[in-house]
Amino acid sequence: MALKPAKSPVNEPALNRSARKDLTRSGLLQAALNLMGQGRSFTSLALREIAREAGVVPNAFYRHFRNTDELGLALVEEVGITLRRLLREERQVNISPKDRLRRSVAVYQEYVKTHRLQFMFISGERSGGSRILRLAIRNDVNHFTNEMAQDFRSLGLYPNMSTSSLQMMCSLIVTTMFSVATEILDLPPEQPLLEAEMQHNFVGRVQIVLLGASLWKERAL
Amino acid sequence: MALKPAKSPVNEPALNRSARKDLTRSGLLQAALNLMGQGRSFTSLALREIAREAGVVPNAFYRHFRNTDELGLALVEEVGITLRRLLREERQVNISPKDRLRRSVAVYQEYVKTHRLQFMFISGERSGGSRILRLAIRNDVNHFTNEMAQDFRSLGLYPNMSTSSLQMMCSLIVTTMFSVATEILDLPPEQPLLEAEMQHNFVGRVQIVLLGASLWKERAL
DNA sequence: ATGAATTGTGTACGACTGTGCACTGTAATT
DNA sequence: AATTACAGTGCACAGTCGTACACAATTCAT
Repeated sequence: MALKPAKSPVNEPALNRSARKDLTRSGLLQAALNLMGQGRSFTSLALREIAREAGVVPNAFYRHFRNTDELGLALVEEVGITLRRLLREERQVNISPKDRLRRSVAVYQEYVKTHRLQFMFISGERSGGSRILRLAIRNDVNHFTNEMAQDFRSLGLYPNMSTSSLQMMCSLIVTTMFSVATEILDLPPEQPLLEAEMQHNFVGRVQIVLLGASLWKERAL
Repeated sequence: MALKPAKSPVNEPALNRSARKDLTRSGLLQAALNLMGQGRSFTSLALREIAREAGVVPNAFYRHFRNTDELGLALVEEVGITLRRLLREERQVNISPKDRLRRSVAVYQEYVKTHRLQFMFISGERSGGSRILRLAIRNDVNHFTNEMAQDFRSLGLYPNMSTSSLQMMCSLIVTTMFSVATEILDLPPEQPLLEAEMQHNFVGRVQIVLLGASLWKERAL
């Protein structure tokens, strides 16, 4: 029997051990996302499936995560980073307030399509699946909401708005964002007409929220 | 060996055959809901589990549904009826516009707690689980939104509002409703303080939407 | 009264699952 | 150079799953 020159998947020549480990670890994460891309929901994924998709024996899974829930938590963390990046991209665009919203919406729509699998994951598990995962996601979403409020403040967009209005406004916007995300994800691909309509509708909804919040005072109506 | 007087689960004396069938059918539906009440998500329920919980042999399941997805669709139908009833209850309350919202929110909150399991089901599967189920639920939710818009019209609440504003307003409200539902469901039971705070917050968010929509015009801002 | 239809049962099978244990080969440490 | 740490393997096992098939009991239609 011939000597195998290297044992590892492909000949990654010089690599740290911990680097290798991180590599298969992210292989597992990506495998889970891929399976979701094929129409499966994260909750229904089996440990063995994920390992198989990652090209690794089932037991190797345990070297990285105790169970699928823990892998899910790692995914949540990844998504958190993605979301933070989205905010940062929005933030640094210096643009007239008039076009700002329309532009933000367009950027968001593109962002969802680029990070399709990640958005599938949070959308799907945000209120389904395991309790631990659900709470972790809600936590991330709350952070996102707060950062958005903070951004509104530091950009001086609605200087007269009370903090509670601002908070409510942002949570309305975020809820709408995720609602739109699931709509985008279920859209048959390459339907520019529907997509444009959805975008227009999205803009309208956010405008309503912005307008309402800027006029709303505690005990109004 | 003694003669068994009756074969059936409990001595339900005189019953139609189809009535009996409907009885175990709804037994299966209820079993699925019960399992969800124990923290499981519908997607992860197995046919055998449901049958077991319903006190019936696995194969009996097939006399009622081809698979778990089909049972899910039946549940969606049930929920649709529940939602329609909610609207009807709201509708016939004749009350000053001032207190109307606060009252509606309170009724809703109570409704979610009463139909806890059903709301768990739709919340969880609305954007997770199987595609068929997801689309069926979205369909129901759209109906609900449209009926709500229709109600606003026939109650003459926002007579000057354009149809598109009305539609967007209602979809914002519905989105908020479901968002709140999941918050209620994950709330530790018997926390009047948190509950009251949530209710207040809910009222505020809807006020913002109502206010914004009543002022919003196409191409505003 | 008799035969058909239908609801639920019992048994069985192959496929898949999570996980324990002993193992191997390589990278890191000594 | 010798030893240790450890990511990944292979095998095994008990448990669960969906479902096929023949069958039992009872209600319905004739």
